[in-house]
Amino acid sequence: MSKPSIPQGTRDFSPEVVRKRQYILSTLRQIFERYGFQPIETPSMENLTTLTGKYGEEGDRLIFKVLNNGLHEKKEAEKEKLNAEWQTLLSKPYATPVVTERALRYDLTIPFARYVVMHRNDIALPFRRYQMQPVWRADRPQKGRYREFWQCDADVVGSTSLINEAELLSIYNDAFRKLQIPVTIKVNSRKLLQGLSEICGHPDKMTDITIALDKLDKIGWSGVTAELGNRGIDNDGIAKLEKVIQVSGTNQEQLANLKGLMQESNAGMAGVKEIEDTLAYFDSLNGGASDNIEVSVSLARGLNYYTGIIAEVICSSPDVKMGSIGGGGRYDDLTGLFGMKDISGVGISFGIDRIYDVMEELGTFPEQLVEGTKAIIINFGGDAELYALGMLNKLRAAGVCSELFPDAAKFDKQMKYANKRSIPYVLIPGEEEIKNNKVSLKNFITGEQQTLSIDEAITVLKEND
RNA sequence: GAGGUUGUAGCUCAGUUGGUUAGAGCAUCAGAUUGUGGUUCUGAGGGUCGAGGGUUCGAAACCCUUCAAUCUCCCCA
Repeated sequence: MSKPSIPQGTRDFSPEVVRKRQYILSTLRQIFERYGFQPIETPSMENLTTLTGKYGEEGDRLIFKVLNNGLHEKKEAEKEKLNAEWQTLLSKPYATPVVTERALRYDLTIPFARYVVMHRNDIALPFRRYQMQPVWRADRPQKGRYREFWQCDADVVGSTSLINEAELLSIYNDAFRKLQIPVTIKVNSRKLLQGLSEICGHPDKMTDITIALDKLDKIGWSGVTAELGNRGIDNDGIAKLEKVIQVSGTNQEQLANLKGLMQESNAGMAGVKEIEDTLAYFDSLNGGASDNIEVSVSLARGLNYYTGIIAEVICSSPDVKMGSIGGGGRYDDLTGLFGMKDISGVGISFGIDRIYDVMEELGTFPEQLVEGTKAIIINFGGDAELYALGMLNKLRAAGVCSELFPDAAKFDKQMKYANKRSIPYVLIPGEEEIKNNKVSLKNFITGEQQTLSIDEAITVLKEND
């Protein structure tokens, strides 16, 4: 018998962990609801054609394909065809519907766009939705990266107003304050990046430039210079980029400088204005500026459907080394991919697995989360068992989380069980107690024990909530 | 796709230049203790040393192959 195992990059969640994860989810849910967002859920699987071509070439390779079933029923004559399809599949892992026509969802944004298009007659635009479900990526797992992980997204479609951007940034701000994670929210605009590629003389190389710039924090300016050279940017262009990247200071100062540098680019100027307006809305919405928010020209974001404001959240505590724990942006025509034109959307995503890791590291989970069962009743078997069940009924009706040890096991064993489960109270209905219609209540933390009526015991249990 | 590290009991790991019957702690079970847990003491069970091959009188250790886990780069959350 081989040892049991689970697939690479997946995890089991034990009770304590699930409680903490649910704390994160319920915190986010509360905030989403407070901002007027509505929940939706979509299937784990989408049609492969819904997903392919949406995440770039690299992204397509990382989509988990679902094998068509019924393959074993194929006739001998069809095997050759199947083999040929497999060859195609291996070299170009999509658009081969004979072998695979479904795939696990890669993120929540594309399924959402698909949802909007399919339900366009039912929903009232602008539509604000949130969604918290697992997604799958066929990536090589490493620290903080899994093949199955959860995303929490909030998006608004059907409105181009930058108020939406400001609201979403405000959600980030509220959420991480509530979760007690110190963060920096970096903000940039794809239009500014477009402007950047224009003023350095390579308007067609925006993607190359942004990929290189995105690494600034990691490899420094000299590294970025080399990368830009490799990607075909000449020295003249690099010098111009350097000027822009060197822009620093407060958000206001950066924006003022960028305005000067972007004079020659309409896109660049639009980008600056976009950021400026978003921050102004944010300040009004929050009764003042937040020093969490930081304009960052080098912020790029990998997904290629973003067209306007982009944002990324990183934990600002120096003790925590972790990539981004959230990100998002404006995508002007995502639903256009599915034939519904001119619907603009903007959204943010929370990486709750990483948020969990960060909170664990910072120790910011509330203490009381570890509590579960409040009281356990010792089982003496026979008539005592029936007495205990009646008591259990009363406890639960009174709202006390309680359980009865199901077997009349040795007293010692039952006590050890209660101890291991960290159950704070033990109820002991023995012969003497039953005779007097009472029960002994033992506080497992202090070791104190008293004999009470059942109602009195319930009162004590309720008092110490 | 490229590179590194590690595979020994349920878990965490020792195991000397290759040498008798592969060990410890934790966990589990039983007992000390038939209605009082955590601490303690005693005892027990638990192993294809990841797998396959090679070198050797002799391999957990050395060599080759393979599988798995894990980390870094790429990319991403």
